[in-house]
Amino acid sequence: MMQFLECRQGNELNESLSGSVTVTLKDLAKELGVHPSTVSRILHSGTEGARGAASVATAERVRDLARKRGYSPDPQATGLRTGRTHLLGVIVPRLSDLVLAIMYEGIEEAAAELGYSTFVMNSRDNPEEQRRKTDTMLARRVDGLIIGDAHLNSGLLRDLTVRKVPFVLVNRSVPGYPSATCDDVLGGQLVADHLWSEGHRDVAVIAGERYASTAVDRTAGFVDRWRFLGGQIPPEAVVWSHFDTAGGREATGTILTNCTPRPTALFAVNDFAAIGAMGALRSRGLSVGHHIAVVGFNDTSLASELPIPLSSVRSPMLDIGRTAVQLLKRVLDGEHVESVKLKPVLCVRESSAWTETLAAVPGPSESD
Amino acid sequence: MMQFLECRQGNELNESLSGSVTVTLKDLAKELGVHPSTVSRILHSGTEGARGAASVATAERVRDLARKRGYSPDPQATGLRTGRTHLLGVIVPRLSDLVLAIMYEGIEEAAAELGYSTFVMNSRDNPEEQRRKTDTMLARRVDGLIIGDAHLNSGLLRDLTVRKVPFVLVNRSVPGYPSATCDDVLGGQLVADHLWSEGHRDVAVIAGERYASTAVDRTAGFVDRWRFLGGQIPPEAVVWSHFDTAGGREATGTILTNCTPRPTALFAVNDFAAIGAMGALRSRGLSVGHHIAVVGFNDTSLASELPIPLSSVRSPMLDIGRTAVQLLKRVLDGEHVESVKLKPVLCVRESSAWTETLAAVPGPSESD
DNA sequence: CTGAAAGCGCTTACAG
DNA sequence: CTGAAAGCGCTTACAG
Repeated sequence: MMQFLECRQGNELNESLSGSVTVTLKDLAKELGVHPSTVSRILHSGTEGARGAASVATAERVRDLARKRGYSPDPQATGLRTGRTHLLGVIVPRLSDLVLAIMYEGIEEAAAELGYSTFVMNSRDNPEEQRRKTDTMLARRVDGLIIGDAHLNSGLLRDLTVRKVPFVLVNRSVPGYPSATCDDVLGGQLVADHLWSEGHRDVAVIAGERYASTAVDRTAGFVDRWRFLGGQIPPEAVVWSHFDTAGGREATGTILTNCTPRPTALFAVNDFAAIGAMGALRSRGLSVGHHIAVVGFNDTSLASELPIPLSSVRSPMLDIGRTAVQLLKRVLDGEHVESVKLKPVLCVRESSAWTETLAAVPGPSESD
Repeated sequence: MMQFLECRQGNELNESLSGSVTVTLKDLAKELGVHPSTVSRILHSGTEGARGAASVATAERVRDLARKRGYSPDPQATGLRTGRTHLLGVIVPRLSDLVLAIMYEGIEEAAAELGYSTFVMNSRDNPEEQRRKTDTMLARRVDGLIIGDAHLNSGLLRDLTVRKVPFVLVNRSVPGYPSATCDDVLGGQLVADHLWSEGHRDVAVIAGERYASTAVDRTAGFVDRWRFLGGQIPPEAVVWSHFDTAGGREATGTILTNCTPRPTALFAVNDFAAIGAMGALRSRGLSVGHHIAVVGFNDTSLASELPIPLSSVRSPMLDIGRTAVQLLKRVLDGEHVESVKLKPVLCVRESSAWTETLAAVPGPSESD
């Protein structure tokens, strides 16, 4: 299918520009004096040769003209005929979340490479919107869905399975469904190892939303590892929260109120919550990286740019997105697929390192 | 068209769930013993009554069954027949830029309200990718384009006009084409007024990319206003730069090296550059908000959350996106449209206020 | 090797 | 008020 698109580029650009009229198979056929089905057959046989679809001579004439006229098949017509749209639906909590935005970039890239286009919609983590957006996507006849906002124990995934809608999860996992995610348990473990080895013994976790596997797994990875290392984490030291700065600020307040002795380190399951925590600590006169360590998760672009650079677990967001597309492709091909967990890396910075060399890691850029 | 979608929601959900088979017009017609064209006509007449399309009784039977079966028309077929896909293409520099992500949320919302779905692609501000993505969108037969990455003096817009592709710009403007943007000149003026009234007389501008109207207009608004107020800005005090933190850091270095006396205030045309500037200043021992003031632009979510909260010009990003859709809709309806500039507001915070009350403004949230 | 036909699901004049 | 036909642009068996 890609060979058609090329027609609109490069040297032929001027010619395709001049024609604002769209050229159809029939146009090509008429101009060459052959039947439209012949043109179609040739354009669908391998790029070189005719693969038994036509004589080499005819094939060449057809292909030349298609290129010259900037022919690109109408996806509506193709879709109607073949029953496949080459459209993928992507649902995320919100695209203004850097993490999802970058995963989506990976999705878009990988999808384009496979000849798919992608829709993306925001659900704001609202179950009703999740259903509505899903239905809008299906009404558009997408071939499959990539779901980035799955809630643990949501009925939606079961319903989709019943409806036989092909889908995979990205970013968040749910047991029983294929997903492409960061190895969040490992991420939590890395933080535990780091803080333990820095000598911390009293720590607390800003745990995020209970419905998100990212929050649950990162927290579990941290807590289990901490106990394995011999540490203790009382119940009041794990505070579920919203994912944003306000959530981090609030959770920090709760922790400082309820935990005695006061923790010397905080693990926030994402960077925004960590930044909120830093603000709350600062406004109480606690110096981050001195009185108290803070570690975030995702290593979003700003972590390394903060005045006190934030230690954070870097997850391979772009690759996670790309992997999701590959998984979905295999699902569409009828294969059975297993979930994929990509490895994270801990980036230690000033916010949690008294002695370490700082790892300066540049982040994505802004460009409005 | 919206009435069809409703069929998949609410009380009928269970029934539409049970059928993973897609129901067609013909199915409905057969079940009711009428002709498909009759069904089509009824479903296209106003929601209540039959508007002369059919008897009220038939109309009711048809609509009831459509709802019951969860009928939703195949957009491929409709598009093929009517020549309009109700698809909009959106091109942005990168979705991981918060500013564009939020504008896109506005676009998606407003488009959905009008019955359109949107594709979005990243061009990374690369002219070649801009053309390629545009062509991919057109190959998908979008009804129109919303361009968020326009470069001043790029040939692409002219080519699209020649090709009679309906489009509007968003985020960045280019003279001669309809756009929905922030009033960036006004934004620059607001910053000039603020810094002037704070008593600054030696200032510098981190001006952004020359190809982007946002950068050019914000800079011009600031510089012109500054001179109008009686201030001076030597050429070396305006440094063009990349939009990211690295760009801001670099530009700050240049400014500190070349400008004497050292400026007491820096205006960066976007928040990321401002944050880079803050880092560069800090690493030279200059305290932001004390030795030197910094003001950014866009008021992205982190501006208010930084340890030293960043003054920033807040632009109505969501509304800008929504406005772009409305403009494009009117273009598609054959109307002539004028560009729209939405008003920004300056949020003064610690980074530039010695005496002001701080305006705490919460930002968007993260939710992975 | 190529043509001709059927049909994907819809809409829209045109009859009656 | 309703039916029947044509056709949007493609693909895919089926002939020959």
